[in-house]
Amino acid sequence: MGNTAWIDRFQGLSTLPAAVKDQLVAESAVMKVPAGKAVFGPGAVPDNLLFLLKGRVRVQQTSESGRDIVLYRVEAGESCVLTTACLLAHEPYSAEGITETEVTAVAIPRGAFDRLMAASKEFREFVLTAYARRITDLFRVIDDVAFGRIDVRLAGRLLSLASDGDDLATTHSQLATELGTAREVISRVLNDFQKRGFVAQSRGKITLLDRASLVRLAESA
Amino acid sequence: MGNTAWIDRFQGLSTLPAAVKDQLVAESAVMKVPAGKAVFGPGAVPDNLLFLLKGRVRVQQTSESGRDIVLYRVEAGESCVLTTACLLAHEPYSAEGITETEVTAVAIPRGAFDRLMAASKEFREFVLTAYARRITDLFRVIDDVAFGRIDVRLAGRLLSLASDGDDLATTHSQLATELGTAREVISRVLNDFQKRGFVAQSRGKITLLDRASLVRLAESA
DNA sequence: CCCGTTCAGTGATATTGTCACCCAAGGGAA
DNA sequence: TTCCCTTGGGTGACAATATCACTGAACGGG
Repeated sequence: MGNTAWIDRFQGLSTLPAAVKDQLVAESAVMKVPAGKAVFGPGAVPDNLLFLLKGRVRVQQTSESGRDIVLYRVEAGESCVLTTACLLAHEPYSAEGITETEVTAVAIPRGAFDRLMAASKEFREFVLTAYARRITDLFRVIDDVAFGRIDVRLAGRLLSLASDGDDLATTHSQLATELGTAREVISRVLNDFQKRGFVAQSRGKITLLDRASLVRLAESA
Repeated sequence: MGNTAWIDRFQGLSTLPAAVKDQLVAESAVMKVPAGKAVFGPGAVPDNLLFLLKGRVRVQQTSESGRDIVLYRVEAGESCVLTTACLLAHEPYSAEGITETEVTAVAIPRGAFDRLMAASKEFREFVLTAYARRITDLFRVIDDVAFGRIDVRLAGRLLSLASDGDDLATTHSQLATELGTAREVISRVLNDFQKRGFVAQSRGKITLLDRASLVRLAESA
């Protein structure tokens, strides 16, 4: 069973009544998943709601043509609520979730989820708030893809992917998936960034040299 | 107060226990909105959950640059659940809902919504299912915008907008908003469609001449 | 060291978006 | 009616992205 204090690490859950917390802890199970595994997706429907204690999950969609785009990320302290809805609704869920790091998560089963929804106003608010955040994420993706310039978008991604340190180990293909574009496009824009002195590149690695310029570019939305 | 039977017109609500139905009816108010009005949006946050009895609401987003894209439509028998979440979460909600026809809706206030969520498993399922549908809608939009060809997308829109009859009264600009593209692009594609005999055009009006070809094009995703 | 795989570069071409205009159709006011 | 004035739509030139068809370089395992 393990940790009984994990609940308080979720913003919005700490105010749950003690009885509800106990119930939640009793019915949930802590699990570990290695990096690079699909935690859900077409053909791998979980029937648990996952709370991420540690690690990060990337949620992306694959189009019919085989190309991918990253929709959002679930970080530690967040919950992967969208799966819940699609799960309950038995909708064909075209997105998949992939662990980017080793992930520690608490799984609460469907029944417990429903009971919590019934019992606790705070839990309902937690869930709906989590939804709202995801949905605004999706709105942002739509806006970016429909109206954004790729150089601006790429600058933004580089900055957020390299939040710790100036190096990031990633390939042009992976960055193309981030933005839902083609590898060649990324290559060209990165070469442009390099010429302008914003970044340095080597195989599978990008180093940010001039964050300020990238920030300026990223904010010229 | 009016109709007490509206609940049964919502798939998923008809199985609600009688007591819950009564409560719902008692706390809700039927309202009418003329066509072309914004029912929610930045600066116009409702604190009701709306159930559409009649009419249609178009939900669209306006980018910083002023361009629009249609996200989805809420039809009679559906509920505009996404607003709820954003409403509860006090998230800045960048989308707006506009009535496309005269709309008759039932508004249930926030407090009643929350009580229903607590009281009824069926209601919870209704809400979460509605969410799931919207979210898959949004996923589809992202996929289309990121990877779809505009001629294909336009063919699809023409077909779905002209579901009753072969004429549709719309402008090139409106169609551009539908797909999140520019008016000139729509003009060119429509002229191409016209040359190929798929449609006929006059000012503010498009007539579908060859649905079969449009369907074929729309399905060559 | 060879070989297969992954990563990245590039030119040519197609598609889509942007800009700067144009003109025509319709509607209201005098 | 005539004059505007607004709205809808056409178009050419050009910019930004996407696609295709390659190329070779870098790395890893046998």
